Amino acid sequence: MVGVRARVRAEMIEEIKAGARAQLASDGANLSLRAIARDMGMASSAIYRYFASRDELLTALIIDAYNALGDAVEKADAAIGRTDFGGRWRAIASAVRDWARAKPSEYLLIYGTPVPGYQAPQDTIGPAARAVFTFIAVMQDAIAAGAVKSLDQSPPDSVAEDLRRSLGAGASPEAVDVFATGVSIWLQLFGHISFELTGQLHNTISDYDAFFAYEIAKGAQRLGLA
Amino acid sequence: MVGVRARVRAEMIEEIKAGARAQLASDGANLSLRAIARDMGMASSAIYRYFASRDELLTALIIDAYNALGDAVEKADAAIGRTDFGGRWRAIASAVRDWARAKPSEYLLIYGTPVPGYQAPQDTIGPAARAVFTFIAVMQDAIAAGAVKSLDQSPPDSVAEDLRRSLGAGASPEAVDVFATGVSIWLQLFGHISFELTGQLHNTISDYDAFFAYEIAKGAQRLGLA
DNA sequence: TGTACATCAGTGAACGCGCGTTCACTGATGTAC
DNA sequence: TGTACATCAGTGAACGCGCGTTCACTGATGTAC
Repeated sequence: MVGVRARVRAEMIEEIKAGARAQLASDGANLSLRAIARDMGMASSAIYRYFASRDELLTALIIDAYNALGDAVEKADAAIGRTDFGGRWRAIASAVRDWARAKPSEYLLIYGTPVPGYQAPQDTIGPAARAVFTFIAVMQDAIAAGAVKSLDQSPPDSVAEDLRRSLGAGASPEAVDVFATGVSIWLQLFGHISFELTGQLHNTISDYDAFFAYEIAKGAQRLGLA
Repeated sequence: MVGVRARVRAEMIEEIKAGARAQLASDGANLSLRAIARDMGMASSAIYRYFASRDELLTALIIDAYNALGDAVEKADAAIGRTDFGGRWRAIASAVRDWARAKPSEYLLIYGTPVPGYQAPQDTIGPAARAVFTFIAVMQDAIAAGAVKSLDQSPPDSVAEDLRRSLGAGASPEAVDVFATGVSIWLQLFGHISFELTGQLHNTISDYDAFFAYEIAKGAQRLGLA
């Protein structure tokens, strides 16, 4: 049985993180513990009952962000029929973009400029991998079903070797080709979202949604999906 | 005739910007005027003889960064035979990556998370466009020479319209197709570089150079270039 | 059930530091006659 | 060429603010007997 104290404690931690996220959204990654405490109407020293340092709070926010993105991506994928591989790719890519647009400051926290002086600890790498793992799983399923065939050229040996390590040693050359294209469209997805969020597409694109859908469709095309 | 005073003044401005760039590299975009003055062995108030505010210095750094990238890209392009369109694309893409790897903090200043509270003034947009304009020129030359033909699907109407605006009203549907693919590989290029700089390719790719060359070759392939 | 004690949350003052910007000032360098 | 004046670079103190973190403390909540 979880005591009242433990429950209140968990709520306080959530409240502090919510305040920190609000600050992230308005002032970027220059997180101020004192400002968070001020917004909560408590002494700045009280934060230290919940987080040992500013960096520890930052780590918690980063892990939360990766998990929020991971949740969104996994949920989007799960809603699509397992053999609709094109649909799964579209759902995943759109989930990444939708989440990034809904929480741009959190997206930039994990995919933007690294916070100066901050070194991400080991605990972030599991959550960080969730989104891309979901995408890799789609490709592996599609490969197993024989539903994909990359239209791109094959990678050179050194790259093929790297990619085979991620896929598992038994991966066929065709699987590696598909994966190479997958990495490529994954990079393009994040390049797209970063440019969109930071306003680099201004004066070039006006219909962002149509442009994004088109980019995603080209990704599916390159993977040889319907 | 430019007086001694004017020359010394220009040198001081350069020295301040050099100090600021050094700080950018070690501490990110949290630029401190006092720290720059300290490093130069002068009073912090002296900086105000050269820059009216911190933001003005930041703007100068941003413009310099765009221009440095623009210089590098234009120079790389100019070194290739005018009709070697694949070579020009490779030269431009490599120039962007090489510059970004040589000056990661300056790359992130212009393509990373926007500096909190900073609004870029109009003077940045000209320099900001130089790199992409060089790339667009290559595509236009290649289209005029009939040397490219996009392998990707055509864009939907709303996107085609946006793209035609960038190309000029007289652009043919084929030209728009090529341009659509060009935008796509341009986004992928920057996604690639950002992931490489922020360490997101760790544990997946080991031979970064080979991987990059392969990605670029696929871009050329999609444009229908040799 | 009641009491003694341990645990915990939160306070408020303090330490030691940083910052951008302003201002009155001193000297040196340039300009006009 | 020499002199009077204006311009400019740089100083150092000050203003008013911010920050992360520590520490001794007060009360309240939980636990053990």
